[in-house]
Amino acid sequence: MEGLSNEALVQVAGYFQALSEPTRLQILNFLREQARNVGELAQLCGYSSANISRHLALLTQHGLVTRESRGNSAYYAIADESVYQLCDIVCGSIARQLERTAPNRAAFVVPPPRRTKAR
Amino acid sequence: MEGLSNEALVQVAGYFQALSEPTRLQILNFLREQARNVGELAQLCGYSSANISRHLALLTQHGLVTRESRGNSAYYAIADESVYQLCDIVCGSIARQLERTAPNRAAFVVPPPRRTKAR
DNA sequence: TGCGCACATAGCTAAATAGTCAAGTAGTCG
DNA sequence: CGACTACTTGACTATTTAGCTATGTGCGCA
Repeated sequence: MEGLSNEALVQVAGYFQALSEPTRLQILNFLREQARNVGELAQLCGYSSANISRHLALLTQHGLVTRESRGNSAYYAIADESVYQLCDIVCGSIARQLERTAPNRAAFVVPPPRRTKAR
Repeated sequence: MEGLSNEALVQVAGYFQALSEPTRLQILNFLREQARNVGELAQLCGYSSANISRHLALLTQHGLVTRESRGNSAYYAIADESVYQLCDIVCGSIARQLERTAPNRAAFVVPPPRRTKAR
């Protein structure tokens, strides 16, 4: 990103801004497994459909998710898997940073395979 | 980032938010080459020192840059090189997206090594 | 054709924030 | 000590935005 024009910087900033909201990250997290319609996501996130619809519009606009009308409802899916790569890098940075200060690092580390504790 | 707690999501969102502003991206771009003090960055960005100081405070708070007092002035430097990795990924996503729609892709592609055209 | 459901959008409020200028603070140097 | 410089912070304005409720709009189905 060395020599980006001003306009390009604005575009990149916009992309990051799409990721700068916990609710939207939550949405992306849910879409990781499968495509979902607005109602499902609203229920999963605990917000109104109107609100989630707005968030989805923004994510679509920035090319993070895709929209497909199916029957009466709209199904959204991840458009670009590299989003998760971004999140992983950020989690790594935060973890590394907490490592230096607080001992709260655990929350950001990918949980270990968690071999089902037999019983 | 599969199973992140709500608090962790907020933290990640905050990190992205630090990157969601063209001016801050510009600052990070300038810091790529070398550490800079506030005045320099203000001049390079074309904003008041006060404004840049605020941006730097935010970037510091999120662990993106470090601050070092040297004599009378404050030098800021990149704390985490992986920021550039993030930007590269985003540029790639945007370029891929434009590839499908407009032919403006060029602005986001890393310019080729540019072997100095002899003269 | 008309009802009902799902989604999108309009309009609003409260909160966040990027920018400004001015005042405060902390160094250097005489 | 006093003046100068660099940075930070306070106070303000204008803009953006996340959330809500209420109102479109578009599709399926009787």
